[in-house]
Amino acid sequence: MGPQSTEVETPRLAGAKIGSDVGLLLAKLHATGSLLNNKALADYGLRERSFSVLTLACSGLEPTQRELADFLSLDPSQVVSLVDDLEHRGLVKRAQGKQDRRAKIIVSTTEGRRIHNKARAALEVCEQTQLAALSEDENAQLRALLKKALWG
Amino acid sequence: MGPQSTEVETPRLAGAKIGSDVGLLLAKLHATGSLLNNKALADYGLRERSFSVLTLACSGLEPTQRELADFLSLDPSQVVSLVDDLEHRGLVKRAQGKQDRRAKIIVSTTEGRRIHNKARAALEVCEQTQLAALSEDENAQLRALLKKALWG
DNA sequence: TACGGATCATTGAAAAAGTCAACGATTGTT
DNA sequence: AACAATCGTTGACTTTTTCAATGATCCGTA
Repeated sequence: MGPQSTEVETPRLAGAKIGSDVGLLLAKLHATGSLLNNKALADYGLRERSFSVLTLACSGLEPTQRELADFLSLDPSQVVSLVDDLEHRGLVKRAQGKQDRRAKIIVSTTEGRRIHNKARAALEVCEQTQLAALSEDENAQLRALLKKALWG
Repeated sequence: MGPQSTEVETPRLAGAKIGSDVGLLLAKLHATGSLLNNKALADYGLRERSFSVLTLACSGLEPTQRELADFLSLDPSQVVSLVDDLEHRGLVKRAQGKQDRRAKIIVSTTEGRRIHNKARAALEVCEQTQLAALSEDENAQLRALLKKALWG
């Protein structure tokens, strides 16, 4: 990731046609966001991805690792590492799949939920910082548009 | 990058609270978008990043490598590689900075502009595919919100 | 029921990308 | 003139990504 602080002023290059390229806008917002998020999550020994896994483990949806990989756009082997880490730290457990014994279901422990709550609060502040330029309505709009773009 | 095709149906996990997490939404849309974009750009020997550099080189803004690094959220050393590659292929040239002789200004060649036009057309199709679920208005809205979030 | 092909989690190795400190050249400041 | 700071570049190092192979299990079909 590039070394820039929270950029406030519009850079000279934003005027270029590419300044409206959705791919670039997503990449840039994602990059700056990740930086902030990971910094905030470091206090809890988490990163964006492990936080996502932990969140889904806490969701009650009982996701399998395959579902996590698909949903988070990760290679299955990356999920193994993430879950390994969370499991070693006692935040998450692997349970046997109910219909499918090949699958492993990831569920949170009590401690996992405790950490998750704290981390989530920290991330909310973070997100608010990142989208500070947007009003409450615009914030909701952005979320809705992203979701719609992803899955109709 | 995870191995998923153009996902059409809403996954089961999207219902979780994290399904509205801006960080995750950005990551996912960026991931699927990159996959499509890089696939489309491969025909021209480009990737998302080299395309971005080429675009800015074609913009007439005469960006320095430092500006490229900042704008694209890249490490300066990564910009060196990208420009090296484009330069070796004759799509771009390094020119001496006008006020600052340390800086190198990146400008496109005729061939660079030719390739860029073709690639840009391919990317537009790509982008339209990715945001197919959005109306024309929503598409513009998304762009505007992303820009506003980034630089007010 | 048994076979065959597919899918799941896991491992390990190889390739790619990211990070970082140091360098010469140049700039701006004191 | 001296000094600290910045630009592009290099090279080393770490992290991340990618991919093929494996054992266990599932599913469809003969």
